[in-house]
Amino acid sequence: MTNTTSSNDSQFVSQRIQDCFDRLTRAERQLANTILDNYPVSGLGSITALAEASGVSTPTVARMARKLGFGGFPEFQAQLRSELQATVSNPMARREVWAQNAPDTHILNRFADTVVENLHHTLNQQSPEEFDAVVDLLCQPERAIHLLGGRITQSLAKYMFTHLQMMRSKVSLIEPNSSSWTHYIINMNKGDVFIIFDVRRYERDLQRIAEMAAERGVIIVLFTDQWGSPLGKHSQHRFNARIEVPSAWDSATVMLFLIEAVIAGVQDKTWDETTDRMEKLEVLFEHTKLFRKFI
Amino acid sequence: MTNTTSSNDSQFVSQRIQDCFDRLTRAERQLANTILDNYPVSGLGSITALAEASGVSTPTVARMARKLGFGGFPEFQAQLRSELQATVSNPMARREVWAQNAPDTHILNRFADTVVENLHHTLNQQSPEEFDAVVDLLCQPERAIHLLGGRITQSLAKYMFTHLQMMRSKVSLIEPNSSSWTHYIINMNKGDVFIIFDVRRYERDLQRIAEMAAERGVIIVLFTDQWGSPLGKHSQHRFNARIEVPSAWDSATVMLFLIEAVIAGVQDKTWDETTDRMEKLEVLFEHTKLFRKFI
DNA sequence: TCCCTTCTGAAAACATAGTTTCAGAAAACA
DNA sequence: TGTTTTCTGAAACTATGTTTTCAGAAGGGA
Repeated sequence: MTNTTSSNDSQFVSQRIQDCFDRLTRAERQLANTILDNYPVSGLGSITALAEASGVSTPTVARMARKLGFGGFPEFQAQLRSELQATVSNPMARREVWAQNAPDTHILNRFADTVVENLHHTLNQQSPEEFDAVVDLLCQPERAIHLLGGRITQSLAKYMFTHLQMMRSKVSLIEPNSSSWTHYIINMNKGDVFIIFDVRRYERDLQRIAEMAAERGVIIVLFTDQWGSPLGKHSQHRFNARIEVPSAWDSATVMLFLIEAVIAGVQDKTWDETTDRMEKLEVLFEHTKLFRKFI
Repeated sequence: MTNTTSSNDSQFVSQRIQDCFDRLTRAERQLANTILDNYPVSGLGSITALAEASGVSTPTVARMARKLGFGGFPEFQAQLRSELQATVSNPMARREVWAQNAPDTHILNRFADTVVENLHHTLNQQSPEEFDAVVDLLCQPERAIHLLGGRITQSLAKYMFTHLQMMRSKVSLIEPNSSSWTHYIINMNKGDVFIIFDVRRYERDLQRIAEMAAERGVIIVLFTDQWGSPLGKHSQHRFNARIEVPSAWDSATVMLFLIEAVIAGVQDKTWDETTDRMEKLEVLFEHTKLFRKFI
């Protein structure tokens, strides 16, 4: 029936899974992901153990083994073992390569190397106390939160806005057009939090609005790069993300990481209220039929 | 009976074998040597296979498993598997402390662990050929590029749009409001590239617009999660990013990584034109005095 | 909405793996 | 060499793993 996979012979199991991934069904994908999680060990136990670990039934496992072009589960497992033998006995394979099926000079690998290194440096430079302090600020419902980004970082501000908005009220995203900023400023109150994103090619206008906000007693949280935006002197809290990568542009990945970590922190700290809000949102989304519930 | 080996708990199998080697009988030594030859793979098959490979009987194998301090052969094998897991599974991503000045249970460290692991899995599942193919497509100036994201992923679409726009012409970002989509569709031509972002809680409307675009001969590139959006079947190219993190929400960090890698790939491939464009943009930004040059 | 197709897992059927028994073989000792 | 002890593997047996079947569930299409 599924003999369309005759060209699969002697391919890596991971490769095969990847190749057929979009022909797999829901339960099969769930299983595929479990197999790829700590590959290949998870596939070396019994079919029952694998089924349980992935939360599917044993027939599903057996079926997928056939779908991948094997005669049955034992054959699938034999292939895993022989792959392992090839990997373990080859000391070269122990080196850290991110995308194992690409040469290390491939942009994917070079990029991954740099980004992980950037993450390393960023976190070591970041004081957890300051992180916690910011999370704390954002948890206080009486403080309004305002977000603003620059030309490139506006998307990040938007992303953070989308999530904060799900968790609490009084969150606003300031539009990038600087001519309308004065209107936003007069709506800011003492004790409000103003989150600004500014990376190199620092934008002058941002500095101006930050100064005005600071004068009104607004607490400024700055997300910037390793060199530090000039408006650091107006800010109470700073995050410095490393952004240099092998490209003509800078990478926002580490900055997005910090944003998500902050969001996770806030969510963690206000678990009760946020889950409550989320459930309500869930119902709302259901109702508008815009979104379909995930299996 | 052979309970003299009670101190063996949680030792490596190879260690245990060496420890009691001189208490082993002839057939058992023969077996021991087979196990130690390409360790540990040889021990991961069936007891029968191992017996045959070492030229002894199955009872001998079972007996030795007990002699080494295990309850039986399956227990022996489980130990081998768990050793393997510790050895093979990426030592880098496992329990590394990212922010050294925070406890490893701090959300920053937990989050970093997971994201790096996600990056790992994502890259191993990603075929570099498909990556290159997408980069290739985006380099062809005659193809128009259209971008669209969902509720959460719109920011990512915007980010990619901002960068692609700097590099080439004919790039458009489709607004999130689905009522206006038909207007965008009629402007799409055969051979155009349509980049869609869709992660879990997959949005139905996206599927509809994708179908319509596919009918017009538009090439669809999909950024989705590890489970795969249902519109995968309409798309020619797919990126599956791992998005699960210790939070109530999913993480877009790995997806942003992929986006940036694609952007870097395009920029790399079209170096001459892009640098030319960038210089012109540079002059333009200078002129509007919106941006200040770095340092 | 209904119908049809596809997917899924419980349970039965089946196959293989693992253990125990036991008689013969090999070694150890006198 | 004879006696005793220990070792070994064929075979029977038991446990566990794997596949098949099938009915209900979920999803897609009209």
